[in-house]
Amino acid sequence: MSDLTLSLQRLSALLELFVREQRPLSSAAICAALDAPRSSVAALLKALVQLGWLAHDRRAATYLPTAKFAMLGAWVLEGTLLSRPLLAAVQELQMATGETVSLSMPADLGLEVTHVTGPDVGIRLVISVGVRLALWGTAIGTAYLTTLADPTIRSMYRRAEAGGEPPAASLRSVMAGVRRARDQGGIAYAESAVVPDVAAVSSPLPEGIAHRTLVVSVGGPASRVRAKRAFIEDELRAWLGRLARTPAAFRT
Amino acid sequence: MSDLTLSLQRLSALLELFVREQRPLSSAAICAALDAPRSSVAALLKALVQLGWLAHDRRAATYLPTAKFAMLGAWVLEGTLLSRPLLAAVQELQMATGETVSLSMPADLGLEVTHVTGPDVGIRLVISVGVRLALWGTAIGTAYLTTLADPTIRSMYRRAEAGGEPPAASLRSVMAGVRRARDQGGIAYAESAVVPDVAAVSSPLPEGIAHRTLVVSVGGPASRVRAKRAFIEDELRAWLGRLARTPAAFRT
DNA sequence: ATTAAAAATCCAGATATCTGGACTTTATCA
DNA sequence: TGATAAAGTCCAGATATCTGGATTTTTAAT
Repeated sequence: MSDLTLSLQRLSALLELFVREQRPLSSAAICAALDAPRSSVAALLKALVQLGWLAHDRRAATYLPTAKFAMLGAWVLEGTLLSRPLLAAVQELQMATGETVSLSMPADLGLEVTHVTGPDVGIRLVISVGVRLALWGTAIGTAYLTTLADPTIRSMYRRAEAGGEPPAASLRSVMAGVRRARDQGGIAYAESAVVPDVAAVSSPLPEGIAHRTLVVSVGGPASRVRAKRAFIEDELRAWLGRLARTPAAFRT
Repeated sequence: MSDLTLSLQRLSALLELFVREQRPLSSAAICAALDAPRSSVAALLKALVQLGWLAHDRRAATYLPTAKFAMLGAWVLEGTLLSRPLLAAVQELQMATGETVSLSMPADLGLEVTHVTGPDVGIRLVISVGVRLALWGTAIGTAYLTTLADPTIRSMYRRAEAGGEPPAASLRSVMAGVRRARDQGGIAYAESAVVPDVAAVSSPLPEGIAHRTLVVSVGGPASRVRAKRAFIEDELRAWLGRLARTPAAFRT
């Protein structure tokens, strides 16, 4: 199950170390943090400097990831995978509902949060870009599953069972949720499925907007979202209607 | 000279391929682009999916970098290495001068552009974050060198000579430029050193603002910048004075 | 200029990765 | 549902990487 090569594991650990520290680090500090031999770490650092992923400061003897490295991933987060008009539309939905709105894309057996916007002040759902959410029993997952054929859903569920992380909901209840959401035109609702006391209203976006299916989700404190659930669903439906009318305008 | 391990070279080539394509790619397309055997590419892709750097779409049989991967570098570009107040101050300098303003950090034997802001419309200098500029003979490089001791500069010049890329300016003229800039309090001026018909006024920032020396540069079309050089230098001096008065306010 | 401490380099044995080719699985079409 | 083409998996030999320890280089303080 683990095909992770040694150098990749170390590279990943190194980059995550920098994410945590967010400052230049000495080779000694890196050795300690990665628990790896000096000479191996030195070779890795040298290679990364040659690639231009790390900048080496000889005087302070420290390393720091470069902007060049950052640019390797930056395009994923804005403007290219997700168009400006789409992000603006998400912002509008956020204003209209007063709750946190997120966009997610399928990633293996889950959904990855790709964009988030929410109220600037007050009690609200906070969730970071990059977080992976489960497909099973969540509003967002159910909304995504409505876009798939039932046999596909079943085979994905089997793979999820086999792959270590056991689904939090039974296949029976998942399929029931999907059927319910399909009756609502794809809109799914769930409470406390991702985290306690959070409720969300989710739906897949019309096809043809991005390279992969996108799922929009309006989430917040369970009591508040529950109270205005019908309102949120109406706003979401109207919003989806606008996207469906001119999908080209929101396409990447 | 080349310590680049095979997997790192391939990983780098893969990520740069995605930067160019900015869309999901099939394993076959990746094999072709990297000119690598199927089984090797398959192993690399599998490992990257396990790491969570790539998302695999089984139905389309395509791969795409994830937001999680993007987040590994995102912190480099905003808010953490460079504080919000500092970025706001750069924006002010941009407005005051009407030219493109950039921040750069030392990276090995060069300076890497870390932040850029310029006029929204009209003729102006365009330069991308992540680009590396030479130290020798450029305004930005000269400004940086003023912060170093002369023997250090000389040894860096020797290393630059040895390391493949021969400096575009003689050590003699570099040192003369540094001396001139030191007389101006660190402010350096150069024309057509980086690219033809571009002139720039640069200066190191006061110490203690970031983990590494930062260099600010005001650049634009040579004729225009030459005409208002004194004005730009005055604005820059005033701006630097504000930073020097309350460096803590701009610190990361 | 000299010295001391730290970091970077070098090397060859030990070990893990990479490759080519045959096989298995998967998704989609009729 | 069954056929088919593509993608993914597996394996063992060939090859490259990783490691520990000694050496050299570099930096900064005396």
